[in-house]
Amino acid sequence: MNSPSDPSVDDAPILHVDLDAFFASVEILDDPTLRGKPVAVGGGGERGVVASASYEARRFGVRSAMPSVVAKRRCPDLIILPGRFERYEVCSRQFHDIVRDLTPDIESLGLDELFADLRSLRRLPVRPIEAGVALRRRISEELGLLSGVGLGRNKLFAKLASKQSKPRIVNHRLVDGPGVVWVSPALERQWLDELPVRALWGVGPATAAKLEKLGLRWVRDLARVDEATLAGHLGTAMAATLCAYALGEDRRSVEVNRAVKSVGHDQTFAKSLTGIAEVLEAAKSHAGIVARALRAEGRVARTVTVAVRFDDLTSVSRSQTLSFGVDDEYAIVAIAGALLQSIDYPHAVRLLAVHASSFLERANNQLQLTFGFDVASNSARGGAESLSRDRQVGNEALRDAVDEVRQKFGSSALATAAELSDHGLDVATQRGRHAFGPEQHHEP
DNA sequence: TCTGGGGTCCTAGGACCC
DNA sequence: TCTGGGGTCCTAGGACCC
Repeated sequence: MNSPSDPSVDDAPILHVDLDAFFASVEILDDPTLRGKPVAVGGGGERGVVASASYEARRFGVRSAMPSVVAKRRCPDLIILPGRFERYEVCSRQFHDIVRDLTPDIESLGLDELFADLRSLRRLPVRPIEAGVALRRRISEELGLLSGVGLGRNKLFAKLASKQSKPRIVNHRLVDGPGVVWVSPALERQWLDELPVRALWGVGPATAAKLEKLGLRWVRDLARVDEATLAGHLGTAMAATLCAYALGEDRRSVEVNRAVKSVGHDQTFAKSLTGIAEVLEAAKSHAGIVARALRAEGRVARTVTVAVRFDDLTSVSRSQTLSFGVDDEYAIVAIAGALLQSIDYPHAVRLLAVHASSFLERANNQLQLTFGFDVASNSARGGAESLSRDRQVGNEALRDAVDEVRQKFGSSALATAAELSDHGLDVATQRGRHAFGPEQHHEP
């Protein structure tokens, strides 16, 4: 009964599931005329990239993160679709629900993959491989989507296994994968020995290049290297992580309730922005998107960060941490505007980002909740005076914060400071009043 | 071939406090 | 008067993941 190919939960406690070509597969599911055709989801313009490619497209060498122009060149018949993320989120929730029927101990990694910790099922008649097979069947029957399952002693092996479970392209042909793969403890060393360092979590192009220079191309090379030496090149954290992985050790647990730590919005423009006025104008809609995301999460943020990428692909960022949290677009645009004005613009701007982080519980936030309060509506509810005073404190705090930004970044910020009034703080103080009603305030 | 948008984590330096 | 060292927070940048 307990043959090597039928591990117990203790031998294979961690499960990883990954949906195949998720976005592209959903598009094909919803439009069967796409079946059998090369399909990609992503940005179709000159600056777009592929987010997901069907296996039919992969046969032509199309991959995720590839610029769309390159993908089109490799596969002239490629159908590039813009993506319908609300739809993908619905599918993703259904996918999560199916896995949750097995165990609630899951950690999501994006919409289309997750880890599950099977250890709470120890006392039940659950066999991990059977569970994996059953998951794939349900995902296929109920969602119409294909997936791969990996099982192992830890996250490292579970993830490596699920990659191995997938279909592959060999000589431009699609070859089926096994669907469910388990890395047995007896085979762990052999698995690692055959992998390039790039296959490890956390090793991207930059780290792989550094390792290559050190003559470390394979995981088996890493297993023999001195951690302190490696730390000199990669930093202590990365060195410790990679040395552990190379020995098959991975202490990361499946984190069930991970809270979001930042929200933001990045946009690459089809045509780069020139001049601070265009940048500030764009920042308004960014701020609105970030503010809505914050309120959707029920959070307020103390730190506002802006980043721009220029046409020469260099980037700069500025951030400011406030003594209070914000979640409305007028406060965010005021801070973001001041930060953006502190930046020199030697080139046109191809990307603008606005992010919010350092979250605070709403209940612990003193000032922001009354910022931009509508005095007229409030007077009908009583308590007008104290609320009105709170609002002013909020405005003053914000004004101080903006002043602080201006003072911190010398003359280049001062030269255009007048413009800020038009685009930033005045917008915040004047228009804010009309935008938010009393329901914004006095939340528990 | 020339690089999106959503995030996470790490590092290094400086400020500040004890 | 000049000085150490640790801890924490903030900032800017970089790498990575999906």
